[in-house]
Amino acid sequence: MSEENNQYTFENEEYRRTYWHTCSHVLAQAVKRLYPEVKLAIGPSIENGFYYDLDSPFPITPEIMEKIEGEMRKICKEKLKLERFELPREEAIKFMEEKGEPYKVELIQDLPEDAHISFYKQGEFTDLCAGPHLDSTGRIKGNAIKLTACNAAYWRGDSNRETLQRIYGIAFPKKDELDAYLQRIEEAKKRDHRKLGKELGLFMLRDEGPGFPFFLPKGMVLKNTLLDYWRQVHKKYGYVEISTPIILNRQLWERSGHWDHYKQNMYTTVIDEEDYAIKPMNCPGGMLVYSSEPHSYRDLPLRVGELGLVHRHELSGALHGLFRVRCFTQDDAHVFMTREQMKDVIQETVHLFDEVYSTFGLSYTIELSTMPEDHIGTVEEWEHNQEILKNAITEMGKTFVINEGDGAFYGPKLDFHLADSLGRTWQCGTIQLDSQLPERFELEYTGEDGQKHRPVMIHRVVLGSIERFIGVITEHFAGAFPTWLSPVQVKLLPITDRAAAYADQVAAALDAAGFRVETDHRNEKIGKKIREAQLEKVPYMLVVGDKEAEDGTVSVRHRAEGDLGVMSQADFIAMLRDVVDSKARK
RNA sequence: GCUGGUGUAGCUCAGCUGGUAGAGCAGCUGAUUUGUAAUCAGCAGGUCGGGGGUUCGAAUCCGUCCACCAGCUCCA
Repeated sequence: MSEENNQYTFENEEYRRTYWHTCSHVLAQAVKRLYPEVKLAIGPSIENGFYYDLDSPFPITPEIMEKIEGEMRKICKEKLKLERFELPREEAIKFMEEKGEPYKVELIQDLPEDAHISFYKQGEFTDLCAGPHLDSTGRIKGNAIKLTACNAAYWRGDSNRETLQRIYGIAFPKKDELDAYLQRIEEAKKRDHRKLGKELGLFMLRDEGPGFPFFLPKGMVLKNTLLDYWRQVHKKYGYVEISTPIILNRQLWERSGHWDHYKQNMYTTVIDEEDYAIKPMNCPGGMLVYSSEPHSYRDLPLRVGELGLVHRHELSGALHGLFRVRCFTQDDAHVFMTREQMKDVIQETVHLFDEVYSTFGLSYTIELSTMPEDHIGTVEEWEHNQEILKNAITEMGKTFVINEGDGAFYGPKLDFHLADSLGRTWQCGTIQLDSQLPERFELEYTGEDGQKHRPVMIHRVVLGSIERFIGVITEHFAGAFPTWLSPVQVKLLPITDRAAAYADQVAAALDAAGFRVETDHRNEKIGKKIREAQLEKVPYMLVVGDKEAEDGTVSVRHRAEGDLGVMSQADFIAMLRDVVDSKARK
């Protein structure tokens, strides 16, 4: 959720949570009044609203949601007191069994021995709940409640268990806040990269290849510009670049552990009766490059980058525009180092991340993902590496949250999440600490002592996937990319045919100066040409007519700043060069 | 993969309870030569996601497959 989306007038964070929690109980009460056969599961307050999971024998349609919403308003008007009471375990179970609520019974059974099992009663409705709650349903403003969606969710988040229906809602202390909120959601949808990608001609997705994006000419300019920038930054940080094959044999993937731990996500093929796999990650190829020649401690840390095209078989339901695809380019790099260098290398990498993200004005949140059940390597090694990651960023004054058990199978990682237009966050950068692959590939370097030693390594991506990153910045800039990134930087708009030749001449001069230019030679009025250039979000429009042709000038219009007046070609080029070279966010 | 929803011209969408498709924009042609967010007119565009079924007759009803959307699960 971006900052401007977070200005609720709730007295404080705790009150907001309590308010939404009570809303979810009013929701449950409304459902039970209308449809007593529905079984209730759980109803928490979440980051941006509340929901209730329930097991309904029929689908919850929009019409049913409206009815429920109406019933909720009634309950608020009734000003029912919420009364808390506790029951001993056996009685609590019996109570819920009598009410015919199997999910509640299961919840109670799983509560720890010493738990206080509390209930809240409001009118005829009683629900298992730890609280806290508002004291009366009358505290909730009935006409500022909106049920926003109904989706499926697994009971207790387990895909092997029952699918429940989850009704989402949002509520505010005032009606106009609800309206403002819904308005903001509508605005945010206009920034959706899938919509903008189509409108701006950046990329497309086709039924012939679900999850495999096509980049169109304008999107390709954007992608290449981004990669140029990436190469420039990495050169500065001492990286070299390699490229490894997309298809490699099964043996290699068995050695790296991917065949055992990641096979269900890999595309495989048979060549000359031998099994091969299309790479889902770049690391094994990188290992082969490292081990192809001897290394000295003097070479470390060795920073090797690769813009690697990887393919992963993702579940069809997980695909999402450019955010979640089955084929993407990782801006990968492996840094090989000694154990003593680990902390410095991690900090250097975080600095690189900060430099890149701040260029785009993006802010991030960090997650530290720890050892998963399915892992290679010892617990001690994992814990040690987790500590190193933790210390490195804590020392830099960064905050993070722990994502228990979500590490890669070969090591713990720091994940950098960026937000989309609706506030959903997507992992982009990651720094993964790995001492397992160097072991499996028997990587070595010769130390100061003349002996062979085993290096450790990090796997890291900054942009993450170029595709996802393009999606994120498309939404971040609402399609109005900064000039240095814009597929078209300047558009020449001749007023009449008489100025056509002059427009071509200016365009040629700009092109020669290294800028991306288009000229609108259509027989249309200037108002229309401007309108369309604005909609294409071209940063600079140059209006040229008889006057400009005569004086050798251009009339400059910026997409956000409007008419900037007439200036000489040289002045315009100098200004443009300054904007582009400084990577200004305009 | 799971649950629900959606799928009509290049794009955005109309098409009520079944009677063989409609608008705006884009495109093409012509007129217009225009000064900071839409000049006018004409023409052309679709086996209504695919393949089945019900029916005298299906864009419309029913099952199935595919894709997309929301969320769950999973992940860069």
